[in-house]
Amino acid sequence: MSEATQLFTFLPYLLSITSNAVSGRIAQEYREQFGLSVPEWRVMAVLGDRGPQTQRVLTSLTLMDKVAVNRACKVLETRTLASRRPNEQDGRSHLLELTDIGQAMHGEIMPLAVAMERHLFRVLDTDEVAQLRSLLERVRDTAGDLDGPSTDSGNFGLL
Amino acid sequence: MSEATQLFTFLPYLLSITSNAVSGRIAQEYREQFGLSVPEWRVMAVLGDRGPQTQRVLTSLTLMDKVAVNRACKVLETRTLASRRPNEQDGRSHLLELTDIGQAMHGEIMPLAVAMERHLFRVLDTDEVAQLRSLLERVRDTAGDLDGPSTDSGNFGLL
DNA sequence: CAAAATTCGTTTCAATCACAACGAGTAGTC
DNA sequence: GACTACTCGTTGTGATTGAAACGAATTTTG
Repeated sequence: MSEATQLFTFLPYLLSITSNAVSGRIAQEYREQFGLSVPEWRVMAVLGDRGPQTQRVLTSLTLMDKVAVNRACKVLETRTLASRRPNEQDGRSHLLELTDIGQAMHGEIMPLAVAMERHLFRVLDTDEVAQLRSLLERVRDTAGDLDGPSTDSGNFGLL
Repeated sequence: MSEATQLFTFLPYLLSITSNAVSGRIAQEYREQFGLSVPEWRVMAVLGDRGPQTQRVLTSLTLMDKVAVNRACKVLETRTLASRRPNEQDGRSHLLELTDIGQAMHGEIMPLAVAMERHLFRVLDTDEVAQLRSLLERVRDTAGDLDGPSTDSGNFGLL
């Protein structure tokens, strides 16, 4: 019994539980306030922050799957939060940019995001937040980008 | 641009990325080594640690959905890693326990789990691991158990 | 003890997501 | 300029997930 392997004491487990709790709260808030999913919000955040981008760039900036990015973009487009403009340097891709409505929503979302972050981590003081950030970054780099963009599926064993 | 809202600097985002990277690595390892999914592994860990349990107890101990627990149990049963014994104190539920084969696998898995943990967090020294654990626990408690067991779905607005 | 409410486990269904396959466009090679 | 190889975006498909609905068993209430 109780071989010091209590599951709860597992750091990966604790990490997963904590992340799910935080992500769940945030997702719930975005959904209720703006009807946005997390992928959609992430795309909006990048577009508002960096200006018009291709889907390719968006996938590498959000570290999401390219399919997820594509669907998020379609939703944003149908909701007229973003629009597509042809990319003159490459006929395959389009440039996505926020519309005026999208800009306005972005202006409301970002303060909310900052407030959420402050609220969820309110038990930590400034130094502790910095510590946590540093620790997580190091672990992330060690664990490797396993959930990074899918680097265009397969196409490896061709030669 | 760059209103200090770089997405990457978002702690919830960093937390999510890091957790996914770690979980992904671990899930991959369990799948390759034992053909177990994460839910299945968690159930095994608890059963090996605490002895026979009902599904109800398993859901609260693993903080997973009761459906996920049920499915994991079914898989473990068909693979003859666990078996069901009638619960004499409550005719609705069964007691799940590891078979000899399940016990043996549990004996192999736990050392691997410990090794994985040590490997994934090898960039941190002992003090830093303790720090990280403490920080995560506090954040988890603050964010609330949003991913806790589904406390039996709805049945609220009945009166 | 009969009726109502609750709980455990299971099944069903709908939404979500990753992976593979595809067409259109581009770049490289000869 | 044709042939090949590659990239971007999209669509389709299969697997995973969670919420609701359900039957069976138990507890509670009158």
